[in-house]
Amino acid sequence: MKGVQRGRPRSARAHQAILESARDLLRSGGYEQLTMEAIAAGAGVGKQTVYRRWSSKAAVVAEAVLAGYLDTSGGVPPDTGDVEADLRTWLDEQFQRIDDPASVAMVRGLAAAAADSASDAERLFGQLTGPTRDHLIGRLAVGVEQGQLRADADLAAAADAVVGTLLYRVLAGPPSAGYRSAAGLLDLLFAGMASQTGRRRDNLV
Amino acid sequence: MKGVQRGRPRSARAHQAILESARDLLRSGGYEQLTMEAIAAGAGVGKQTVYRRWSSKAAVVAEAVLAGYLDTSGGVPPDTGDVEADLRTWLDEQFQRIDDPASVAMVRGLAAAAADSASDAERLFGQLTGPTRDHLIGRLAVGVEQGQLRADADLAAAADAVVGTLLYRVLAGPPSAGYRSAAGLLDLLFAGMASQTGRRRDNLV
Amino acid sequence: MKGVQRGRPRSARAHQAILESARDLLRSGGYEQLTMEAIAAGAGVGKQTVYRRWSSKAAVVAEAVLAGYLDTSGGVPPDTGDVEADLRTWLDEQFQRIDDPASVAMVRGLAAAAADSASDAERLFGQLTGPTRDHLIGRLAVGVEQGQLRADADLAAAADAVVGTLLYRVLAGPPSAGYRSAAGLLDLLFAGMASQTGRRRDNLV
Amino acid sequence: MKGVQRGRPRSARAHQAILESARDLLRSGGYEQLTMEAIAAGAGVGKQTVYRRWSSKAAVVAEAVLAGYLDTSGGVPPDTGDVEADLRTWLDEQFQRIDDPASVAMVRGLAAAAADSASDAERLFGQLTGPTRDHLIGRLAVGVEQGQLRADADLAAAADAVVGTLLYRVLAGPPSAGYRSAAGLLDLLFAGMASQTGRRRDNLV
DNA sequence: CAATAAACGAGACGGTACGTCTCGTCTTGAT
DNA sequence: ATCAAGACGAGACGTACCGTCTCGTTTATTG
Repeated sequence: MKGVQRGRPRSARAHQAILESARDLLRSGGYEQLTMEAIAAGAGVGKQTVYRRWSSKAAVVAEAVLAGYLDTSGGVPPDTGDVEADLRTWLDEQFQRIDDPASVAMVRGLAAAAADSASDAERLFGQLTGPTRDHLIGRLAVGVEQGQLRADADLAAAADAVVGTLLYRVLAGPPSAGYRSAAGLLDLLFAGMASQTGRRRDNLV
Repeated sequence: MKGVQRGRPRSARAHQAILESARDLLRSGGYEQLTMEAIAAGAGVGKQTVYRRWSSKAAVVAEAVLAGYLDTSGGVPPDTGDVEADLRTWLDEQFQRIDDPASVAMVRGLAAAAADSASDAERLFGQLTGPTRDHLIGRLAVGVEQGQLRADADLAAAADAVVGTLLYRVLAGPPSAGYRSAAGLLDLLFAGMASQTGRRRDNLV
Repeated sequence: MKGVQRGRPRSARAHQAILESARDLLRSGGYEQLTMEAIAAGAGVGKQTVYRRWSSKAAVVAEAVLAGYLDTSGGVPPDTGDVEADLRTWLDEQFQRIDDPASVAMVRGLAAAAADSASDAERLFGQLTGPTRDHLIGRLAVGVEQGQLRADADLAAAADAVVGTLLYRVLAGPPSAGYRSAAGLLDLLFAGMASQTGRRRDNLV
Repeated sequence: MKGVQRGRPRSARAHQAILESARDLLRSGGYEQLTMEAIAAGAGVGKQTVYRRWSSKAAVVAEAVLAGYLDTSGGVPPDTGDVEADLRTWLDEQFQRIDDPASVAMVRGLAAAAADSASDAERLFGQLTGPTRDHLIGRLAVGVEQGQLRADADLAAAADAVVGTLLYRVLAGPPSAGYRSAAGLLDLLFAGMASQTGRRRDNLV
């Protein structure tokens, strides 16, 4: 058990300023242009104050994500009651963000941070994609309960396929023209998850 | 048109030594521990000799991959005639590699290299995942011709889902215990791609 | 006029512990290895408690000397009645201390402290060499009264020559072998100070 | 035996620029304000280029002195044939420099550098005071040959007394008003060194 | 064969960022 | 008001790499 707190407490102001500085720099210049010196300077803070809290650049970025300072997840799918329609709407939006340089830079930066440190990687991806993945699984589970989707479908695999495809397309850069992964992917997955009596979709584009 | 070559030709020995050095260092220490100085030193070569050929660390790594010095792609699916069985066999192998630290370090490094440079990213992923993705699409196309798979299935989306899921699981680190994405993912995709008269798989775990 | 003292009085224990810590660190590592943080830590005291008393490292060292915690002065010449014999005995001892690494480190440290701060320099040297210098002048004055030494000799200059030579030899490091400055210097000075009827020393080595 | 020179030779321009930068900064701000960063920046040079040549601040300063970039020694006594008159002239000049803040800062800095490093101390003082000391001894030896000075006088002790007194007075700061060490010191020393038949000086101030 | 020219291994160059250390100041809660 | 503790903004430390620039040397082609 630890004794009473001694010495000056750590500054919540500095804590927040560091994360905000990291967020801003990551947005504007990408992970590679990000330096601990710039983070500290941008936060109006000594370098030691950064290192006292996080041991590496990747850890700062991870924390910034964790603290919700970066909204890279793109939020969660809407909930209108129709699982499939909601996911199509949401995934279309996500794929459109692939063309947004700021979003791409952010995801690239996070991947670099993950590659920096194996221990931070789990935490980073856990925080970055975990909530989205969990929410996807939850929505699909509702679809199962409602009888829209097969009870024995591997919902985690479906969520991974969605998140993984997004990640892949962002990292791999612009694919061939006319790419329509959002629709194509969901066609496949919903066909695969459809309940036995489920409707078969023939109206593919 | 340029004139004939003058002066001493570039050393093929140095070229190869650099790529081998990059490969070895990437395997042993990850992308972040990889430095141009170490690559040159490891190859017994001056730094200028490296820069004369490639302009960045990411480019060297890309070339090392391109030259086949790194077998990160895990090869291509076998071809026994049964598309689905072949893919299941192959994807199971791929997922088992997720537990291999060397493979994980390699993929992380490549993702970092991609994150390093937007311009190299396309080239890197093109070389790294492109052939696998193309081969997957090719095999699926055979399945379509043979009538096993629906003619209107988005094969590129299926290939992306496979590659993307692999990438995601490698980068995100070990998932919860008992994960069985390989089977679950293919169950979904093949169900989604199955021709209308195709067999329906009910014997899911 | 200020009011009565309010609040907790300053700790005499802390005061002494700081000076002792400074002394010990100066002895063991020299002035450059000496830091305010180490002094405070060694004294089991907060840094503020040090700064509350002294404004600089040089000031702490000066005070440590002043308080007699450091016996760098080597004491004062004995007094047997024979001024010249007393000084020869004392100066021989001082020159032997030149070979003592601890004493050398100490004097070097004090010189460094003096060089640190022009304002502290006077105080430091005043405390360090002043008493010795004053005592030397006093003894020489007795020699004058007794008729051993010339009345018009510049006793301050003689004292400076003695102290300065000591300082120089300590700072400059080991001179050539067979050095005998103590005897040679005093031979010169006493010859120069001898009263007109005084004995002339011819038995020089 | 060393092999042929390999790699790019060290830049003489950088070498000189560093020493000049060190000299200028030492003159303007004193040893304590001197930083390796400022030396490098002032020389338009990377820090590594400084460290490649000298391992410490004290070593750079020592080299700057050694290279003659700093004329702290005040030159050597003139030579008019009259040893005593020459030394009186020269030493008077030296004592007047005690009031010159730039000279004082320089000597203080050198003392600090010497205190920094025991190994550099000898070299520093050797280069700084050695030539002056040697020259003094040489001039005094001429006096001996000419019969002005006693043959058995310890000339090294006399030189040390002169140099040491100068050093002491510079480091210890301004003494009491009306100080006349130059004359007083030389009166004593020349009286002590005078040949047996030599003239006795009675015209002291 | 001699001259020319480019690449070679080596390593110094001006920079930038690293992660650590110390400075002197500023909170804390507890005497 | 002082204490021990320790965080704070600041900035120098000495190191590691960056990408470039000389060196002397080697290896081709060309005249």
